[in-house]
Amino acid sequence: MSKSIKHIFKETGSYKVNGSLWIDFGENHFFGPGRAELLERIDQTGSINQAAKQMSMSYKKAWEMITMLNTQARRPLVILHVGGERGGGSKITKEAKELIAFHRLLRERFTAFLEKETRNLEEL
Amino acid sequence: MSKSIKHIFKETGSYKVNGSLWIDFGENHFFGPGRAELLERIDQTGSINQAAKQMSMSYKKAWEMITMLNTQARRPLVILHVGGERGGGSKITKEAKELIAFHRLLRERFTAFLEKETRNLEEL
DNA sequence: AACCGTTATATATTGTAAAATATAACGATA
DNA sequence: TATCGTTATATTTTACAATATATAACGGTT
Repeated sequence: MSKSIKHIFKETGSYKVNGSLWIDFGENHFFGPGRAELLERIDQTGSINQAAKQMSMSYKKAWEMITMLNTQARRPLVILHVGGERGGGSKITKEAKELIAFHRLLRERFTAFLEKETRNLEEL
Repeated sequence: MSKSIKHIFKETGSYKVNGSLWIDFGENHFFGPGRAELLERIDQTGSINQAAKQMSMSYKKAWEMITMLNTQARRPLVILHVGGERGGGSKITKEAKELIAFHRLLRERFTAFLEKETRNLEEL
């Protein structure tokens, strides 16, 4: 039987339940919002470089994230091309798109959870 | 219609949905696992100092957390005593205990959410 | 073979959060 | 009034992650 904790708060509506969510592989980060956005931007631009710039992220960091992703997944999520026309570029795989779609639904469920718990803060 | 993403993973059972959860007050952190544990240890020891030592946390950081808590809550969650017998000490209020209890139940629901989503990673 | 924009990688620099250190104030007790 | 362990607070130092910088390799195109 949990009671209301409204009386602990200063003003009603100012408090909210918040959180972050990701997928671990063993002890390491595997996938989360940052990597999802990076994959999406690589998909749009065809370039790790441009994707990183859009996110105000250093190329090095983006490259490391991609390397980790490709290492931790069964098969590569990003195919990297060095040299060639336009200097090269990168493409995300079908698996990457599936993972992004799954992740989007997971986030929606998480958002719903947070909203429900925020409502629960001031009720009961 | 979400399909399984099992085929993206290297080994089954190695991936899990993980996350962190807290309560915001406006733009600022208000309450989370760290502050909950700190309050509990202050309750047990009667001292911010000892509680901080138990958590391998600097006294300064613990004191700042307590100050934020007391500022952000309607009424103080910790009563601080300077000087006197045993040099002083601190006690948590009834409201603090209520908040700890509420937080415990919130964590349990969050843990259940994470476990459900982890199961969902490899099914469907 | 020169060019281009990309990927690949090492090294150096910086920014900032955490920790360490130091010191004072406090007030009941003896 | 001396003691004690706590709270209170400023300053210094350290650690480390993030960033910046630099350079090379690559391979289609022209």
